[in-house]
Amino acid sequence: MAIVVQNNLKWNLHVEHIVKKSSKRLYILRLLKQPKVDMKTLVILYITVIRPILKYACQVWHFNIQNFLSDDIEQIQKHAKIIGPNSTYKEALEITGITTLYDRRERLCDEFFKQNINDKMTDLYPDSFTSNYDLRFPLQLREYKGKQSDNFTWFHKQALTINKILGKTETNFTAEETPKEPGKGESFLLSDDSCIVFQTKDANQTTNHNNSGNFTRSHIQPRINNKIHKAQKNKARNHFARKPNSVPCNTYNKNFAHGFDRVSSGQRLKMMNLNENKLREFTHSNNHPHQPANFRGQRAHIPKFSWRNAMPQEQQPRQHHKGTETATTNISESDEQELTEGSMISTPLKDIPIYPMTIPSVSPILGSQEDSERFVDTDVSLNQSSSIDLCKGNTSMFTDDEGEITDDNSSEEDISLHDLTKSILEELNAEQEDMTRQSDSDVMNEISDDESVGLADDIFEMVTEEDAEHETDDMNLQQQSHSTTECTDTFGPHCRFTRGDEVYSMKKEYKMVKEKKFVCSLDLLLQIFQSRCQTPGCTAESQIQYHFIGVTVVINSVCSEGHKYRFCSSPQVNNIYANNLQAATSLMFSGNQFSKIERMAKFFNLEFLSSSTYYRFQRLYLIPEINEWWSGMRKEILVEFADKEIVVGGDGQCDSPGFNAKNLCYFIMEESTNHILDVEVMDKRHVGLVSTNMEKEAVQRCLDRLTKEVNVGQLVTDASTTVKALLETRYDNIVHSLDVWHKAKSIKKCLTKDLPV
DNA sequence: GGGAGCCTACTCGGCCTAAT
DNA sequence: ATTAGGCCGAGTAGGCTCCC
Repeated sequence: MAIVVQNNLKWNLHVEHIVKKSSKRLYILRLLKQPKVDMKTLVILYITVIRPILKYACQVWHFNIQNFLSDDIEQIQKHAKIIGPNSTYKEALEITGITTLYDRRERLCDEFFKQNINDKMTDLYPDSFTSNYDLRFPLQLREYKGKQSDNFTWFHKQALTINKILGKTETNFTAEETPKEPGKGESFLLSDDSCIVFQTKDANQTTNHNNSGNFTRSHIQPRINNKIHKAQKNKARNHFARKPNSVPCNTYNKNFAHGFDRVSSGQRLKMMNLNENKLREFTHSNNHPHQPANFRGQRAHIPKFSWRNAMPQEQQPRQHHKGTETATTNISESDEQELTEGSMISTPLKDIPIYPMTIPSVSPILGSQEDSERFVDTDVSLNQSSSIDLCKGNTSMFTDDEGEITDDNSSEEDISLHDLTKSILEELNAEQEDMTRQSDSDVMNEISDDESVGLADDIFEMVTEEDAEHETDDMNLQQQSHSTTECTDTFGPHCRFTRGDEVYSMKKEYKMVKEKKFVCSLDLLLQIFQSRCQTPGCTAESQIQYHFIGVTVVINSVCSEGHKYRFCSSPQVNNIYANNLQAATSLMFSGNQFSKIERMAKFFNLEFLSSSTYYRFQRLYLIPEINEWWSGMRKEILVEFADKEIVVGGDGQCDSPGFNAKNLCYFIMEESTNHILDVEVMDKRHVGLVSTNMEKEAVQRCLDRLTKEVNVGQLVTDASTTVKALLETRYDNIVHSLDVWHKAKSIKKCLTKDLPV
């Protein structure tokens, strides 16, 4: 008897071993069948001689073998044929009273577990936990459905938790209840220095992946975890900075110029005369609460040095692994106790991201104070103003706090967009007049002549003095009459009131985008800074250090005279390197996959964005921006058909190679102008994993939206029976027609195959 | 069934800077 | 000088589909 353990922790060899061994012993049974030994004896022999081999130490390997290995083992028992060659396996089991080997292993494992569950050694086992993620159906949004008062209580306590970690004794949170709007739910603002803004969800609002931007508990928990992590990090840092035996902070700053954090962990320990063991002893004494793994409920482990662990134990907040916490759970007394003790709940219920169509108060690319002030005048930030005020230091709508501030008042946003573009156009017109009068204006002087021509060409053609007047008049007319116009397609079919004009007015931003970029060898660049100091008049050699941040390189040089110089290969806006953002934007808009471009960069030895950063940019900036653009353009398009009865065509496309039908993009197109009026992106998980229902659901969503805004008289689709049924039952006032192309295609197919139509 | 490939979401620590 | 917090990359876990 032995167990064969492989270095990859698979059990193929062990199973192979026991199958081989038991097969040999099956030969004994075969010999005993010939002299007609009775069945009872054969069964006893099998149970005592052969079966023990097949189940030996199964508690170790049973749950880790694959099905085909399990089948191989079962095959031995099948081949035993104890009751005769003509009986089936099932009959043999019933007659002999033997269970399948699989069932027996299950039972043995179960018994083993029950025997050991109360064993003294239980303390040595890792803590059990239940994942709070719905891993199989992550797109099913699970809300926190507590009462409004419960929501408030929960949010408030979370805020208090952070307050406590921050060391604030006074509970200076203020809860403000915003005015109730019908159908909008209630919003609670809990604010203090940590700037937490929560919105509760309307109890009557149906669960939908793309409805309002209200937050559920699952949205907020990761942010709170992050907040707490930051608070703990700072707490630990400040503690060590004040530690009596440690080197004073002045020394750190003197030695390392930029402060405490720039010193590596090893250096810090060395300077503090601490070693890692002492530190662990300090941070994890016997009385210390059990150290959790991390917020995601992973297994506990011996922690390496980190600032979190370096916190003194009396200041460490208790952290708990909670069991399964369904979204419908109200706050229990235990929750309340934990929360008031300054702990956190590790319950980031996984759900789908919500990308509300919001209008940022400031361009996420260029969020300068100057632009911010100008936009406030245009009433863009109507609904976000209060929230933005609470986000101290962030002028951009989309911060790394994951765009928590949202608003579902789409109608007001659309109006805001319209007002915004109008005001920008007016400003643009005035500026254009100035430009034609003063060709050497200050702004354009910042850009070279060639660049300025190229800049204007991409938005709309550079105008002469005569054309400028003509163009200006045209624009004014267009604003009133909404007639079609001839302009470039750079920004879509309707470029009159789009962000293209806004971009044009933002020359700094546009300059960043249009600036030439090129590939440069690092060594050649470093030579420039290494050979001589960048300070005028100083010719001393410099010591340089550099590091990459995405596609950006930062070079710090210090010459022997002490002159410091910092070079950054990318402009910075709102603490974001513009080139990094533009690289992510270009990648996404080119329709490529990140991994492909990353691979190209790897082959080229080209510094590139990390996947985390790319997807963060995508989530925080790019997708909201696309939503904004589409929202604005769609509104402009629909205005043209406001008073008409229109005929629209609809069809869907499965968005994946091989037509796996996981995703469906459904388009609604106006028949006379070929303008896309609506788009719906469906995921199979939105319709209970039944992909055939996606088209029907998409049509329903599109029509629900469209019929509120325009008069849809006729819908042309392919011959989908589900869509046909939908139109008959739900939209009986809309004529449903079948697409001729689809019909012709099917007829042709039938004819070529010589089949009846 | 398992691996490859792509994507999403999160934690954590280093780097850096704005605010006080 | 101190404090607090954002940005970023590295790492981790997992979902989903296709292909072999």
